Amino acid sequence: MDIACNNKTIKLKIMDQLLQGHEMTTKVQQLLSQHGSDLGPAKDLVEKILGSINDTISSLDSFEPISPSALVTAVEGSQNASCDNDGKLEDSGDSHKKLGPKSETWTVESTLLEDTFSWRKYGQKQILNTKFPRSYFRCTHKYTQGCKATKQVQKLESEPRMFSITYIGNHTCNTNEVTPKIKPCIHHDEIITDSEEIQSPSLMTSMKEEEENHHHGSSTESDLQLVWQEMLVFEEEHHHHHEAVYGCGETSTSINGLDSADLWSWQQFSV
DNA sequence: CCCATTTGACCCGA
DNA sequence: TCGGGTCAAATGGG
Repeated sequence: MDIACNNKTIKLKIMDQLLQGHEMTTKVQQLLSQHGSDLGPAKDLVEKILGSINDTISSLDSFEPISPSALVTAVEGSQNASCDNDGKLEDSGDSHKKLGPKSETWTVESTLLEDTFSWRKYGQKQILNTKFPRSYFRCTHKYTQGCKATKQVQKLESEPRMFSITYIGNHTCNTNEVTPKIKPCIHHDEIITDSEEIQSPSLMTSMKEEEENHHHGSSTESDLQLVWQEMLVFEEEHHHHHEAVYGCGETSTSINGLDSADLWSWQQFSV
């Protein structure tokens, strides 16, 4: 409504676009790796592009005068970050020289649990000296398409409304053709009563319930604090420049559309 | 009935 | 041996 909200919206848009750029660049990187002829320089360039995007994400994150909704703490490679500075722009160039075929790893702290991929939970562990359990997700298409991407989600002790989401490996699946690239704005700062119809994605569901398990009757504030909003702006944005990019041919390998159905069930809101 | 989640067991590296 | 990560049978929901 006001400038603050507008800024937040703009930032989320930029962040979303950066993430899309990251995904697309990752796909290019994978394509290049498949045709390993004389594309060495191109691969190197792609890696630099990825590093640049990651740096930009970090910089954008540090530029947060208002309410933080998503911040990137560590980027790729060995999780070196989250130590000295939190994403200033000290080296905005080639700090990411050799990524190689190693699985990329980066961590995001966010109140948002969704991303553009469909995940399937395969485990949950109580980690030593931590309050909240860690959940393990793999790509839904791990076995159908051999996608190696996984992610780990853990609620932050310092800020229980936030989740530490660690992405490990890049997606090699073709879900992008099925799932539109829209990032919903899910905040835990807003309260929705139980009577409210929450079409929550599977991730949210699982994380939600584990929150409840850790309440132990301690009457803290109510959880289930999520709201889906202000994604109409994104919808329009993604309409024109995403159809061009992702609306192209898909390898019809058993993309049954069910996997993405839960993740994108909120889409009806934005149309 | 199919698919995702749950959850204890199992595996493996430090 | 311990702890983090993964497996897989049981369970539940659509």
